Amino acid sequence: MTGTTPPAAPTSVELMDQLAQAAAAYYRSFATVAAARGLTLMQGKMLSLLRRPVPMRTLAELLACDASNVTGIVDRLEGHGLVRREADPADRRIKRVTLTEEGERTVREIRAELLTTLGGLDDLGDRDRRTLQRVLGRLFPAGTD
Amino acid sequence: MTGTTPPAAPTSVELMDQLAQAAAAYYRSFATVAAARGLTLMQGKMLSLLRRPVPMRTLAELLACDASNVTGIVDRLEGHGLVRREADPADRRIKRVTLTEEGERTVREIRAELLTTLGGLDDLGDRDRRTLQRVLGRLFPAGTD
DNA sequence: AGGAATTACTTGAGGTCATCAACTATCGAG
DNA sequence: CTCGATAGTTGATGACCTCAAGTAATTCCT
Repeated sequence: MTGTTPPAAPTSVELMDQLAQAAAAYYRSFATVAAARGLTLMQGKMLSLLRRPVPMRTLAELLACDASNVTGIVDRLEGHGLVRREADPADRRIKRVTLTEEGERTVREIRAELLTTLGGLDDLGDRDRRTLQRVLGRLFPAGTD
Repeated sequence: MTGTTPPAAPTSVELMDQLAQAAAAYYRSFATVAAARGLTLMQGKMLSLLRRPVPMRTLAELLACDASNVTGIVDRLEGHGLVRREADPADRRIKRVTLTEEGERTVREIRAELLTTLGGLDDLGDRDRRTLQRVLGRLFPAGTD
């Protein structure tokens, strides 16, 4: 007993459970924020991918789902007037999904409200920020499956 | 220029995006692990809540969904032979959902495989473990909505 | 150049998830 | 003992998700 280790460092299993809890809470917040605008989680997720026009195929890859699934989600977003399909002049097979002005506004609102919900973020110090970024980046490298 | 701050600390917005990426990657891994056993994400999630018999109502609260939704998911898990409904002798309205032996085995396998997928966890040092636990606990307090 | 393989997207079928409204059965309080 | 609340189910409806099949446009290949 050294007397200097008040809380033991959490085990990998405990961290895994905490990650599960965090992921669930994150998506619950996201779904709530999206629902406040009449959108589902997936619709909100797709919207937030559209910082620039994106081909349907690319969306399917980003969301790790079937292309036919994207068709339906874009249909519904288009029905809400948040998104537009525009032809790619260079390759007429491709349809690029683009935000309408209302879509851009909605994305900004969703992101702003989500940031508010994750209020704790602003309270983090530089050291914690760096650690969080580094650890998450290592645990979930881009393109994890 | 002090010359001693190579990477600037990430902003709250950057951290939010990283959390989004991490949450998505976590669930993709979970879904893949569950699918390897013929289960969906929600079925796997519910299974992993059953460390002990749990009333349907409680499951609905834990998953933050309607009670009628739980009925269907438990139906399917029961169909797979992973779960059993047993009556609560003290209150005959209540049905407690219990893992079968095969269900317990499946939960163990899922958790073990998920831990393998999150291989980076084992490489974390004590300091990072503590930081991760503290920060996630602060960002996503139990019962966040 | 011209036919074959590839790629982008859509459609339709079938299953899971999710919520709501209505219903049954049981419990608990007055 | 009746009334109100609670636990669970059912049925309707819509979103998500995958697969198989189909159309249109592009690219490859000889």
